[in-house]
Amino acid sequence: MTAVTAAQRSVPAPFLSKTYQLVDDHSTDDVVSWNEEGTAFVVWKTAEFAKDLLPQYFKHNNFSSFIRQLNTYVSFTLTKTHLLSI
Amino acid sequence: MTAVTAAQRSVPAPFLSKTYQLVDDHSTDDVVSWNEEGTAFVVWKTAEFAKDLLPQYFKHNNFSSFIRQLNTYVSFTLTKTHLLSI
DNA sequence: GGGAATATTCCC
DNA sequence: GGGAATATTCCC
Repeated sequence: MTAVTAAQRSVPAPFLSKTYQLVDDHSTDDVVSWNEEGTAFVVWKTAEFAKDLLPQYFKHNNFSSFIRQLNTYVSFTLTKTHLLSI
Repeated sequence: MTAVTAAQRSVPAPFLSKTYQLVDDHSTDDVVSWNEEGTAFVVWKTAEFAKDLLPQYFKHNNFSSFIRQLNTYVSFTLTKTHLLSI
């Protein structure tokens, strides 16, 4: 038996599944939600997102730490468009 | 200017200074304290230590994670003697 | 106990 | 943005 890493399994990394759950929760759509097309997600209220939602899923409340992980996993570009509606 | 890492500075790693503070706090001596000789520290109540004290200094409440770090930094052997008095 | 994966922080 | 240090988890 050889060890199997998360990357080798077809299971998404914890960061990705947590982020999905976080975004997909409709009760917090005023803070973060999918865009109209469902192709991306939008953080509408960064302060609330960081302070209230991040600690529910992660061991921190820093927006920048979340972005660091996002960059690691999905080379996601958080453009101004995504944040303009805050 | 070249970057200077914590190891290169003479500043102790965050883990070590936090652990020192945690142990040295006399208000929690019933849970964790230095031994008589001051040569080691003793965790008297592992459950309280993990549940109440660890989260005040670290982003978790797992005794095993604390021990993992301890092993990394000080090759500390948590012998039975240290835990027998629980 | 400790190697390795993953997460968080720090800093360029 | 991302490399690297440090922290936390997972698993042998």
